[in-house]
Amino acid sequence: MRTKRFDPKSGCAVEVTLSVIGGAWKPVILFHLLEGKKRFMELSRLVPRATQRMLTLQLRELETDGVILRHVYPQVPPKVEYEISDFGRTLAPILVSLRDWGDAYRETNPNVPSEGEHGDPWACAHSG
Amino acid sequence: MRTKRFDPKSGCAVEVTLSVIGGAWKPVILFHLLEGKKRFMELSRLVPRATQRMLTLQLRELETDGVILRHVYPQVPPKVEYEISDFGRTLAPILVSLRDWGDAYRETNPNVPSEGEHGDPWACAHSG
DNA sequence: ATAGGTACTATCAAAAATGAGCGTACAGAT
DNA sequence: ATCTGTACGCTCATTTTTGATAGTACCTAT
Repeated sequence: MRTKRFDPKSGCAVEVTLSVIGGAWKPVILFHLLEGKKRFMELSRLVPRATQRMLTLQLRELETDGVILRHVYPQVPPKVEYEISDFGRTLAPILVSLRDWGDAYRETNPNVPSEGEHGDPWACAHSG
Repeated sequence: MRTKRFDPKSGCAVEVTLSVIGGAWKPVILFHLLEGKKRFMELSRLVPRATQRMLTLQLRELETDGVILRHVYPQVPPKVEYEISDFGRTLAPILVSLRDWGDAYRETNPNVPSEGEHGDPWACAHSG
């Protein structure tokens, strides 16, 4: 019983990719994971404007899509680490070009809000 | 009164780009327009599974985002041509890499529907 | 007089995505 | 004994997006 993510309207390959990275928080998550493994609470603090529910959902989808790995340590209190997979790393150049284009777009289009307008300077990723 | 497209949750630059190309039919439209100007009905026939309403909406958004140009000929019956702008052309490499990644993803993930499953072989774009 | 083509608009409805807030098990610290 | 922290799951509500359907103005062809 697949969600709509896998019933792309146009049947277009671009949509397949977008169904993988197109979630509201997925790009942010992925950029953070590109820097290294993170625990759940760690991500939650890095992306404070995402509810934990959303974080969970997006991480689950990223996991079933094979772009991240989930390591569960059988401890109490629980410990779960998220890591980007090798396959997930192939998304890196795409994410970067999407980010760069978005930046360029903001320069030409002044009415597009910039990062940090919601008080979250770590919203996505930096150019450096 | 901006739609949500410009209130990206994470404030992330990637989301800005996705708000421009992320519509259900925008990638398909853009691939077709990369091949040349098209009239409205022409597009409607090229993307038959999109309702005309959707086509109109998506074209309007693409226009206000500056990635396509709309030429209205003061005739009756009306004639309107859509053309990709120079700025819109800067999206081409991104669209191509999104498509290629989606194709690769489909190879590794067999339960992802392929193009043409809805009887629309021209759904998005071809590799050649 | 009727029908067909063009590029839409308008209205209503459904589906999909996201948000808010609470609950949970258990260990360690106080 | 109480409190805090972890990594969620569950339910309800709202926002956002998409679809279905019908209608419009005007010209040409039949």
